[in-house]
Amino acid sequence: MPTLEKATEAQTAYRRIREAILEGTLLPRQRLVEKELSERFSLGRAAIRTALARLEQEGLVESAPYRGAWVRAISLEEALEVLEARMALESLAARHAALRATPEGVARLQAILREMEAKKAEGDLLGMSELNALLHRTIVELSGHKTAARLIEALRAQGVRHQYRTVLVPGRPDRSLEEHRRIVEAIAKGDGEAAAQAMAEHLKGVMEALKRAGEGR
Amino acid sequence: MPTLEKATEAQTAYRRIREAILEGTLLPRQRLVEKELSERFSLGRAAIRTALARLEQEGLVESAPYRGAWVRAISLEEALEVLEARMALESLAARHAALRATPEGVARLQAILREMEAKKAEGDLLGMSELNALLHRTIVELSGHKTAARLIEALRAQGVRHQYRTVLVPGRPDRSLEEHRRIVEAIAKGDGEAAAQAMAEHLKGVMEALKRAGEGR
DNA sequence: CAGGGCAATATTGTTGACAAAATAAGCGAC
DNA sequence: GTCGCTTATTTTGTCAACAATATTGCCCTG
Repeated sequence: MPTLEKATEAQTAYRRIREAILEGTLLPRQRLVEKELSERFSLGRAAIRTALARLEQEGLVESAPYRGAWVRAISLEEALEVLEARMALESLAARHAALRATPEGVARLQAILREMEAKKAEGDLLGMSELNALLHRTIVELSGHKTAARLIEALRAQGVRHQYRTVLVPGRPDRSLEEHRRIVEAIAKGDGEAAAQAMAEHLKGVMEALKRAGEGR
Repeated sequence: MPTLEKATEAQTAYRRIREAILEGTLLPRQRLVEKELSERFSLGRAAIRTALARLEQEGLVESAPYRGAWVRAISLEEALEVLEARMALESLAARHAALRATPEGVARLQAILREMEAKKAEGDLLGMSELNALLHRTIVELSGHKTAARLIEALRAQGVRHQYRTVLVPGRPDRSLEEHRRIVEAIAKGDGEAAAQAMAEHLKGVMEALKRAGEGR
């Protein structure tokens, strides 16, 4: 999977289909017909095939024998499960980040935080939620915990279609920003326990917001 | 993947290769040549190929373009990471199990516990560690948390080659049994927090034992 | 016109052959 | 004997054809 040299077709297929699912070009429940994808991306059917197997293992796709594959649709309940699992793993990552982070790493986190504040001032909600994701990814990266990182990345991908909604919950951006501040602060202090706790609180907040947003429609 | 009707070749390939890795027929670092596996299992190369892609996504196999696949070897450090991630996720599962478990479920756990005590009395260490795994799996099942269940299953598979060693650490079986008792007790009482805590303590204990066993050789 | 079976179509699963790349073997120079 | 190069061999990646299964549309019966 480490692939900077010369991407094999299956690898690019994996990346492109994954992107398409994450950005919403391919919608939940949508059928993923091998021939169609093959033509759309100008890749062989075999490549598409193994990419789909990977994506299924990752939880982004479902399939049944002789009936093809489709984008996995995640119910509200499942989205909450995913967030709960993320809570467990990202708390772990935050703890490690607090214990390992270098001054440069902390500076990166603080810079992202400042940008988030700026976006919020502009009322750019989409920009905020992108920076949100970036902050989380950076914390995981600083943690150096590769095992957690892999799992978290898969979970985040599964949740994207639900999560963007939480930003629309009244008062959520403010609270979210405050929660992120506490996380970064704890990491800056090197206080692992506080960082883990703050991360858990934050994701609990996201879960609450999602419940409210989910009921709302 | 739900497949009781008529397994496709890729599915059986996935299962059989996975089993072979878990039971040690295929050893860490061992090359997984497609043609060989194809002949050994009497399955098409395409099936082997997609199975390997799945197993790589799961973390049991590694591969590089045009250089094939091999059984992923997990270092001591990585094994500890895996246990840490399991700690996070299985604590979550234990909490849910405590809140959801029916009397029947609790009875199942207690029965497993009694069998473990029996095996210990016989000095059957291998039997103990199998029951150990069964107890953990049962707790996860009772939790009803499918998301956590999938991740935990993958993590457990990654760790098997290391974990069997911990049973050999002096005094470990006794302590382990006591830790398991506390977990089951908390679940029986319906005390989610205590169950999560007990599970975390238990896996911390496993990590300690593994560190000691790892240094020992 | 509703429902049930039957043929036509679409799609996936499987097989084999070929191309591309990496690995191993052989050879020569020093 | 060893290093470096060139040439086989092995192995993976890709492609196209065929088989197996599911799905759809159609006709027929009542």
